[in-house]
Amino acid sequence: MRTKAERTKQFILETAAPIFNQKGISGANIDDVLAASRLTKGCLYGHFEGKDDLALQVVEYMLNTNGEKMLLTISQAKTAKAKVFAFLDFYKDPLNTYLKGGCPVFNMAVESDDNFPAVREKTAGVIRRGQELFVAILNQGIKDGEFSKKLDAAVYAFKAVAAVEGAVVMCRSMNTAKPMAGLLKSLKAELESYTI
Amino acid sequence: MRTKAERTKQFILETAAPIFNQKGISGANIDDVLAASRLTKGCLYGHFEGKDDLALQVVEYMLNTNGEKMLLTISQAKTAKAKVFAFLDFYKDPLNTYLKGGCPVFNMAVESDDNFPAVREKTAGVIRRGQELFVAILNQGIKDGEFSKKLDAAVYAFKAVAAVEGAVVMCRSMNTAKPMAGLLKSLKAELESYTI
DNA sequence: TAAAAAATAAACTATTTAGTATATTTTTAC
DNA sequence: GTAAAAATATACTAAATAGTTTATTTTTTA
Repeated sequence: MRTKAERTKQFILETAAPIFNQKGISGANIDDVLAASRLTKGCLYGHFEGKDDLALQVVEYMLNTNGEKMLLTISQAKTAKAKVFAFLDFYKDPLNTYLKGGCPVFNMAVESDDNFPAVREKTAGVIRRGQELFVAILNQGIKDGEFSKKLDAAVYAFKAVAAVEGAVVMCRSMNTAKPMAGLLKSLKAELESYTI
Repeated sequence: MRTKAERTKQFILETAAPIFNQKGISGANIDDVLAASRLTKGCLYGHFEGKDDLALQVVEYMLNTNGEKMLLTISQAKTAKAKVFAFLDFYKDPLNTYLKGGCPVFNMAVESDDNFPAVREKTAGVIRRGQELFVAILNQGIKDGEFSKKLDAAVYAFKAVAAVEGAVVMCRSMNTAKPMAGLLKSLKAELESYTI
């Protein structure tokens, strides 16, 4: 069993994640986290050096959790096509994301690009590795005879992620999940057109 | 000629826009704007009620300017296909946007969805009207015999905008414009496949 | 060119948020 | 059961940012 200190630190990260994901790094503040966790300053500052430290660790926690959830989802599918479809469906309900506030990768990408180099680096790494994995899955599908060699893995992977993530933002702003359904159908049909 | 007060207010908005677009509403502060404009507090507070008022007017200014630029770009193209291509090429260099910090529509959409209802409403309106215009252009293209009736205007319009905007975020985070080129090619080819 | 408008300068106040200190209480883990 | 660890309570300080005030100077515009 983990020590009490480890559990409390983890609890703070879990409590802070939706706050940072919704309000952003600049918009979130320590008192929000204290109120939500019902802990005291002394306790929080016993686990983190300050807001910057907390923010970076919250970002790491959010990105790691997102990656794990995504990997789990994809690993449960057997074929390359099924894996891609599983990914596409991950944010099919953009108004009710598993972590309140939308996709943390995109939220952090948008906020960090000009202001938080450390966060930007982490986010960029997640995006890059996600692309590499997506491409690998597609190429495995080609190798396995699921897809035609005409499928440009890099282009489709980038298009799919950009479109789904962009759609999450648009749907959340317009407060409707409707357009997402048509998009997912279209992206799936596009991939289907390469099936052999 | 506009009055001096009008010109100064406009100047403040122009100066504040890149600051708010880069740092976000929560991250931007009055002193940043004063330093960049080299104006004094007395002057700024003579034109705006406070930070909230300034922020909202800066957002309006950014979204209006973006819309005007977009409309101008599209209006210069004659055919529906050319108009769509012109839109797609608008953010072909995501690292060097006309307004520093990326696309203000998406930046504001991401920051506002959970925190700034007034900004969210404005942003959602821009997105919605953009979609309506895009769909109208595509349907005109179908009517004019440019595109097949099989083209689903609403689906393509949403896909194109979501993908391009999502790509802007991903490129900016990864600090490379490369993947955008392949995406634009692919989106253009997808539309071409419906040309008659 | 003179009155009005706009902007400055400088010194404020107010508010919010981050962060510290320490004695005390509670909880944990051996 | 007890010593160590963890968390609380309370009361701070510090820093950053928002906003105000007013007398003065500069600029505009009619």
